[in-house]
Amino acid sequence: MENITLKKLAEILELSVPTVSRALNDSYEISEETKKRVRELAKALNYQPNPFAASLRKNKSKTIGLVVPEISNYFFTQITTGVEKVCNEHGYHLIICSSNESPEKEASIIYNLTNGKVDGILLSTASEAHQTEHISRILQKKIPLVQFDRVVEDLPVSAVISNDFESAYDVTTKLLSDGHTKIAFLKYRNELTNIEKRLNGYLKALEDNGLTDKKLVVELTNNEENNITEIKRLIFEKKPEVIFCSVSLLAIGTYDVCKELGLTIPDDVKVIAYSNTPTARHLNPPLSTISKSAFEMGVKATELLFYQIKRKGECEIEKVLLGSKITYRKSSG
Amino acid sequence: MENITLKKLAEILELSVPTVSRALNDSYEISEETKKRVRELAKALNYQPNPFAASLRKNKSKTIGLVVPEISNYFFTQITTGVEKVCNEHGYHLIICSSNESPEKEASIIYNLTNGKVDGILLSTASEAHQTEHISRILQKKIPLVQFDRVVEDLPVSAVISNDFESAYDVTTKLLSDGHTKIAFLKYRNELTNIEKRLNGYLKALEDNGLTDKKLVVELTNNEENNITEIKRLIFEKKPEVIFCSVSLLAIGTYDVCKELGLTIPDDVKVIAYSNTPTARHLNPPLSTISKSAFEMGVKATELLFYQIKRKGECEIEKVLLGSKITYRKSSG
DNA sequence: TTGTAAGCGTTATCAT
DNA sequence: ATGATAACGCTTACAA
Repeated sequence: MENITLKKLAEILELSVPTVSRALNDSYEISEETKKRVRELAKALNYQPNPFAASLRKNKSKTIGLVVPEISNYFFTQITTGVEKVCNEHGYHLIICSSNESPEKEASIIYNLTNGKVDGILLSTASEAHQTEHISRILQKKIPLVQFDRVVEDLPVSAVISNDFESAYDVTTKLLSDGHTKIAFLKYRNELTNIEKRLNGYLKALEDNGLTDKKLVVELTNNEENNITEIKRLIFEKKPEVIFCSVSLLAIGTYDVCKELGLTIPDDVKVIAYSNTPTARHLNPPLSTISKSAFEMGVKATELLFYQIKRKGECEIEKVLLGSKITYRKSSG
Repeated sequence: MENITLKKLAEILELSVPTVSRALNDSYEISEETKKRVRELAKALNYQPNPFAASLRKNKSKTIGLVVPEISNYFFTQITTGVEKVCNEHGYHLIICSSNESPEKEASIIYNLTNGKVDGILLSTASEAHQTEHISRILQKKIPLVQFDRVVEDLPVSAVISNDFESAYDVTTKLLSDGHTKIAFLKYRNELTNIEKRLNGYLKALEDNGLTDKKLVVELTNNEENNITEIKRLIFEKKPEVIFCSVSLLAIGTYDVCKELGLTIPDDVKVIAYSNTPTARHLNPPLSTISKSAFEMGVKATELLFYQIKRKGECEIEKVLLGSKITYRKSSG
């Protein structure tokens, strides 16, 4: 049994192919009677339209492309869930691509997605500093694009980001008002603008409290061993009261170091971190976190994208700033 | 500037469309000279083939579909990473779909994927008991299929699963040989065959040690509150020496209960669990785990799938059994 | 309300 | 080595 096509249906029903097509697309020009016959046969024979033929003809794919830096990262999977939900609601399909934090892979994915396969792109960039050529390419091809979370700034592109500056400012201010003045900030990779903003929020809070000289910033990377060494050095040399981690990975490192050195959190040192991991509350002690609503971010970004798709790009650029949730748990005292 | 097509290239180069097509596909019939000219222009004009036209004509999409029950589950994201890697190596694209543990959604996804959009399907089923009609549909349409991790058994389909019976048997035997006889098994949802196998491994180990009467099985669900109640009841009424959790969620529940009751793990009760979460070693105390190599499972399943795709289905069915890694940490004493 | 013809951008077949 | 023609399955414009 070969594939059922419109032609087959048309032959059986003794109708023309366009009539069958229109009937299945519920066109107003077709009589109810015919529609009924067509639909029944289509159902009986399990007809499925060939998506390639339709896309080729209509020059639309009913698919959107989601590009994330990492697929096994809880934050991004939460985003994906939100994106998926909205796509489903619009009857769109989703192609998920991971750049694995590689700008080259990211560029090649984008190159690949700009061949017409998708009607729109959602992008969160790889962390390494990188070119924006591939992004220009999307714009040039007039493919709707929305950036989220990790964005290249100053581009004429809609974006959804979180209030990193504000949340870091708020946390730092709170810690200062609690009487802690020796707050160390663990910075992670400097290419990400949102981590830069967190750092700036921290610095601004110190400045606003006349404590700029208390600035204590440690630059860390994804080299775990090296991080451990640096965190130890920080603790020995500076004896910070609080360690403020710009990403959750560094909180784990800090916990490991404290355990090794026999330090108790929060008695000997307090810890607070940017983190979206659900296990934060199960750590020992439960970790205070600043988390973003990833699901909401996915939803919002996708909605912006569909807005563009529906308007065929004839709409203004929107930059959405989402709030963060600060959860104080035992680790920060 | 409109889209570059073969026709455009052909016009500029004063060649026919098929010649340009063949040149770009590196056909042996085309002179090096021509190939060079074509390739250069294509590159200069940034030509990208229209994938829909090619797929329509070739009746192949160079895409495979991955269906997972949950996208924000570390285990499945690890699998996805493995799948992605192999797909990339073969120059294939990947569409990731999540059934969100819903058999209906799963069926609709499969229905949707069987319209020719993908050249092969990788499937891990939703946990609820469900029909297999949609799976038959895949087979009927002769679309290559490989099941992984959560499989519908007794189907003529290649599959990659893990040795759940054996690992549960081994762990239980080890616990018994350590002198613990009161081992409680926390079962999670009974529709999943792999959890059934874990249970059976546990039971068989008891039986082989003549301890069938020591059987202590608690049925739990995804209702966290209820689970907490049941775990408390278990501890009060049966005072188990070890709690063996069939999934990691139940380990978290057990930890919560112990904390609430002021019980110390592993002194008051030991815990071991099936879990792939990377935070297991950061829990308090570090959790003993039985983990599967998810990445490897993804790779293996995808390789089986490509084997089928290349052979156009003319190949025998393979069932692959992967080993598990048992890591004893502090929680089990 | 239905049918005819043309076209979307490729690739396959058959000529030359 | 290259070209002419048809075909993949669908939708749209126009005709009837």
